[in-house]
Parts: sequence; C-alpha cells; structure tokens
Amino acid sequence: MSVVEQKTNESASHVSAEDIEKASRSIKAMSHPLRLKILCVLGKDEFSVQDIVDLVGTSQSNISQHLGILKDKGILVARKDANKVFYSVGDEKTLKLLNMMREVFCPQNI
Amino acid sequence: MSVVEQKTNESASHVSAEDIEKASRSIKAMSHPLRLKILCVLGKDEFSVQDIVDLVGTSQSNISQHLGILKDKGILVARKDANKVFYSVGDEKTLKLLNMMREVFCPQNI
DNA sequence: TTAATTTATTAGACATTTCTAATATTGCTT
DNA sequence: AAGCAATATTAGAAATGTCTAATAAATTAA
Repeated sequence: MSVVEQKTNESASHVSAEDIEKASRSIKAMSHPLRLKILCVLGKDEFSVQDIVDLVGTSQSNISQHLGILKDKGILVARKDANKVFYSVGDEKTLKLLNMMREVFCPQNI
Repeated sequence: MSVVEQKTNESASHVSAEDIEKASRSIKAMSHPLRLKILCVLGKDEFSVQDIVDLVGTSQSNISQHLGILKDKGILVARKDANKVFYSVGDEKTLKLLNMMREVFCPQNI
C-alpha cells in the first residue's frame, strides 16, 4: 500500500482547499516585513495611522496601504474617532499566533 | 508626550530589524498555498518527494522547487536514502506554530 | 468658508514570485 | 555500461506585489 493510499484511508485532521487558500492569504498578509513590524509594534495596543507611521517609518500612503491589506484579511480592525483611525489586532487568537511566531523566529527574546 | 516617545521609553519586548526580516522570510515561505499544503500533509511525518507530489498534486519540478524554498528557510529538513529524499518539519516549535495557524484560520476543525 | 490635519485612493514604474518545459544529476538495477 | 527511477536545476514568460507621487476625501479649527 502506497503512502498516498495510507493517507486517504486515515480520516485524520484534514484541511480543505478553501481553508488552505484562506489561511495562505492571511499568512501572506502577515509575512511582509513592514506589515510584520506593524503587528509587532501594535501588540495588544491600539494606535492611530500617524502613530504607526512614526513608529514603523515609511510614508503615510505606504502605511495606509499596508494597513488596508491587514484589515482586508481580518487581521486588524479599525475604529474611527473624529478624523483619526485607530488600528488594533482583531482577536486574541491572532495575538497568540504572533507571540508564537516570536517564539519560533526570535528565540533569544521570549 | 507622543505615543512614539512613550514607546521609546518602554524597553518592552522589542524585535530587531534583522529578526523582522528573517521572520518575514520564513513566514512568507509558509504562506504559499502549495507550500502550506505541503506542511499540512507532512504534519509530524516524513515523506519522499514523490509521495508529496502524489499527495499535493502538481508537477515534480514544481514540488521540488517549493521543497527547496522551505528547506532553505529551515522549515523543512531533508534526509537522503538511496536515490530518494525524505522531507519533514524541522523542529517541534514549527509544528506547534502550524497547529496554531490551524486553530486561527481553520477554527472549525481543531 | 478657508485652511490645516488625517487618512485613503489611484496610476504606473519597478521588482519579485510562480509555473512550465526541458534538461541535468544521482543512485540503483540488470 | 546502459537503462531506469527519483530528484534537482535552469531559463524565461506570465502573474503578482510593492513603492512613489499625486490627489481625493473627511473632519476639525480658525
């Protein structure tokens, strides 16, 4: 019996094609250096776009585009207050995932 | 005091630019749908290239290139036996990260 | 209303990624 | 050695992603 047949018979924790596509879009969104830096500086806090521009360091237009990508994938949520927009990490699980990424890729500072 | 100044004073868990670059390269490697699928089907097991071709479903050349990218980032390790090469997930932490990705992005099957 | 501030959008040049097809390499078998 | 099986490499076309510069839109302040 080939490996493929073995696997087909196991009904083990199987991930659908749609799940793979959706997950890969979200993970890709997190994988850009500027976007990863945005997620790191946000942590569990909430910052305005201008704050993020100052903390991360590129143009306002560029930050706005990156924030849009992260928001589109549901990784960030936006709250508008007067003429400012505040961004933060959408949910607790995503925060946990970010902390685990830090454990895996930055093992020196955990 | 601006938000930026606040943050500069806190010496909170800070991630260096090099760490960000390195992490983003690894996360980007995991974010391609075929590569994510490879990681999912591997799980904690070890498979030959031809097994992975059959399980994931694209050309041998394409799979080999994707495996090379994952190996280059240290996400997969390769073991050669005769004229076959067996790939598996490099370490326990990466496996934990993959499981957490599944929790976050495939919450229906955990 | 006019000006200033904050954020978002658009277009386009440039860079990177991805896939396919062809071929090379390595080890085994006869 | 010759043929076969398994894997890796290469080149190039096509697709996708990224940044910059300019501008639009929304809100506040004067």
